[in-house]
Amino acid sequence: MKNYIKEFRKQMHMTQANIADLCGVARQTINCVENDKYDPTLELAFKISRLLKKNLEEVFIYDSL
Amino acid sequence: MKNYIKEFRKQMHMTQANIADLCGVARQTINCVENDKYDPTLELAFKISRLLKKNLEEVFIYDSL
DNA sequence: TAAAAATGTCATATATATTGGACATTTTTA
DNA sequence: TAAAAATGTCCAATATATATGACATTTTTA
Repeated sequence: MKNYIKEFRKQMHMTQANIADLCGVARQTINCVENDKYDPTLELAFKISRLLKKNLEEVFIYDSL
Repeated sequence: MKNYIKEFRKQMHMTQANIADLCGVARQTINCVENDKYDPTLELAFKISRLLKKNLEEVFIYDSL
């Protein structure tokens, strides 16, 4: 699983803390998701994607196999 | 959060147990996700969607607000 | 219409996502 | 070029997704 959170986040001039606040989670959570430390909840993945004004599958890339 | 797992699953003549086996999770897990008992992991949501040959956002509908 | 398969559900246990606090390092800003 | 902000990381605690086993009910099939 790959993601483009950092890239899209910077395009929007947002910080990890901004995203975290707006998603209602801790800053560490966004940091860990961004750096593939763990697999987020589907709802959190949707929240992040919406904040970045992207479709979920543009932000998170699932490589089957 | 709404999902169309049951509908797409029946279209493919698959059972909850089939999906579970192919996803590598327990049958109860698929049952709970299908019935909105809890929020699946992003990776599991992707696996289910791929098995149903659909995009994730066709299977899981996130209603913001 | 009885048997078999599929589903819903419950209880307990485990794995892991998420939290909160704290601090070091890196990046940005004044 | 120093101060401030942002990021990465660690630890311990908590919340919740997932597992396992078992059984009742519903749906499908022979």
